[in-house]
Amino acid sequence: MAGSQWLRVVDALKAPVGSRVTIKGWVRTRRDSKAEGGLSFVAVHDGTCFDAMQAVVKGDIANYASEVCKLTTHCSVEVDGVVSQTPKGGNELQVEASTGGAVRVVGYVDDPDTYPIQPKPHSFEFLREMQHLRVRTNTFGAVARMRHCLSMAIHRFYHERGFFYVHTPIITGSDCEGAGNMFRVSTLDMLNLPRVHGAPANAESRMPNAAPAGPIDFSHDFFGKETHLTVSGQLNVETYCCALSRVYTFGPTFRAENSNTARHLAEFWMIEPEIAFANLQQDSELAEDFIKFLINAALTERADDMKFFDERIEKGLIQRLDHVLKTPFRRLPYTEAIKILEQAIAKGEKFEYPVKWGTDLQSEHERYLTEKHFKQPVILMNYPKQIKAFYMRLNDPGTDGAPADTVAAMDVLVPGVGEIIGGSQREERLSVLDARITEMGLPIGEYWWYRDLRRFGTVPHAGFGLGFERAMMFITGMANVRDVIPFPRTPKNAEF
RNA sequence: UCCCUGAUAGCUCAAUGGUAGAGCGGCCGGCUGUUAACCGGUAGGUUGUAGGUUCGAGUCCUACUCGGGGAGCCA
Repeated sequence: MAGSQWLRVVDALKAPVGSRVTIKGWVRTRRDSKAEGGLSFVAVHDGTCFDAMQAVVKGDIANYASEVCKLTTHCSVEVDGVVSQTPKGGNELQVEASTGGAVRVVGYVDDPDTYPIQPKPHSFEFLREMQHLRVRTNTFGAVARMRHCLSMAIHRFYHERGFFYVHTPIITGSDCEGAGNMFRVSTLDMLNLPRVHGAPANAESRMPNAAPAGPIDFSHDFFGKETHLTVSGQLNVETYCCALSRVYTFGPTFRAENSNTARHLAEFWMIEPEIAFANLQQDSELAEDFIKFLINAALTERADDMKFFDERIEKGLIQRLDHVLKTPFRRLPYTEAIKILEQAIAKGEKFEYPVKWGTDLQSEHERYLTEKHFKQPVILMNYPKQIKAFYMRLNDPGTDGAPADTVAAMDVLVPGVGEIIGGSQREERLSVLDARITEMGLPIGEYWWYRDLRRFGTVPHAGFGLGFERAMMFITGMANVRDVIPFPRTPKNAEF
């Protein structure tokens, strides 16, 4: 209508009473009344905030009976009206002919009796099969806005602290990043693979039922060598750390593990900061500040969505996060954690797996520490070297009274989610690094550029990886990692 | 990958081995400044797939597919 301004719903809900506005979005619900010659309440939602805006449509507009009364959930509309206040105090939109009100239907919903998304609670399992439509629901709209909010907060946190954002490669020629099975990247014809001439037949490299053949000749592949999707940007980002001092990556990573749990994805996003001239203690302080910064951003910038998560997804969520904000994280040597668990067993606590110095803690042990014993986030530090990666810095013998060698590694454990961050101080001494690589039977030649960092102006440095989706779960209370990423990739699932 | 468990209307779920039902949603009508509205009517089904047992299978058995819970691996 003349003089009407198109506002997003988030703005229209705050517009001055009496202003003439247009909103554009999707119908959430429609309720009709025959009073006053026809009256319909149409809730319109455009995703810009949690709430929908109610349009009160009078029966005197031209297309009232022919179109407005046929609107069903998720029809798209443009609505012109005058902002007024509901009896309860919020804004709504009065749509009547006398003030030039109008409803224009942009798109109807075909076959509304089988349209799967209804204005009622759906199971997340069902919505997972409707990934292209589920974002239209309250929950997934809130999750999407929260993902954006936290993504921006991540960049802001590091930018404000002088970190540089580094784009590490998605395709990697290094098959020894050391964090799990990798997806192969190849342009070779899988039905006609090039073979190394004259090489003896090798059972492992032979296709089932294929004629005997030599190993695959990857020199014919796109990059002239074997390549994979990255499992971590860490080794690459360390190179930039050793020149720019403070850097971070934030990008997708890939694990070809057959993991079927509520906490694992084949494609997920990870934040990996790396700081030069820093030790494990400083690394853990960065991790704690980082998590608290994200919680604060969520609570202050998306109060509407957080209120919803608190009421409908996890009761007491906001209180839990407030507690995390106010409480210093508990730092604890691995060796100390083992003692606490042994004492717990002595007092009658039952675990499925044994507790023994030198073995990795099981989920149940981590849960006991963070949920029952300390009831707060816990940072475990200085793990036995035999259960950790080659690049972690070897501690001095006897650190924390440990019975054997430890490395400067840390895991941040949070109640509900478990391990959310894994990090370490990196081994900056070439001779010690080489000894570790050799000891673990890794191909030292592959690490030539990583070792160069220790040959040319080496510095102590440290970093960690935060699984973005795990942070999302921790902050929204959503229980399944598949529901905090738009299009989850898991074993046997890549439909969308 | 292992253990447990499940798959019935668009959705959430019932149905002793014996004629497949309800609520919500859709459609039609009534009522109502409503907001998970309410009342009446109505349409809607190859019971996940493939076999088997049985006079008879949604129900029992086998395999497979997919979902959920737990575990391992990890972020």
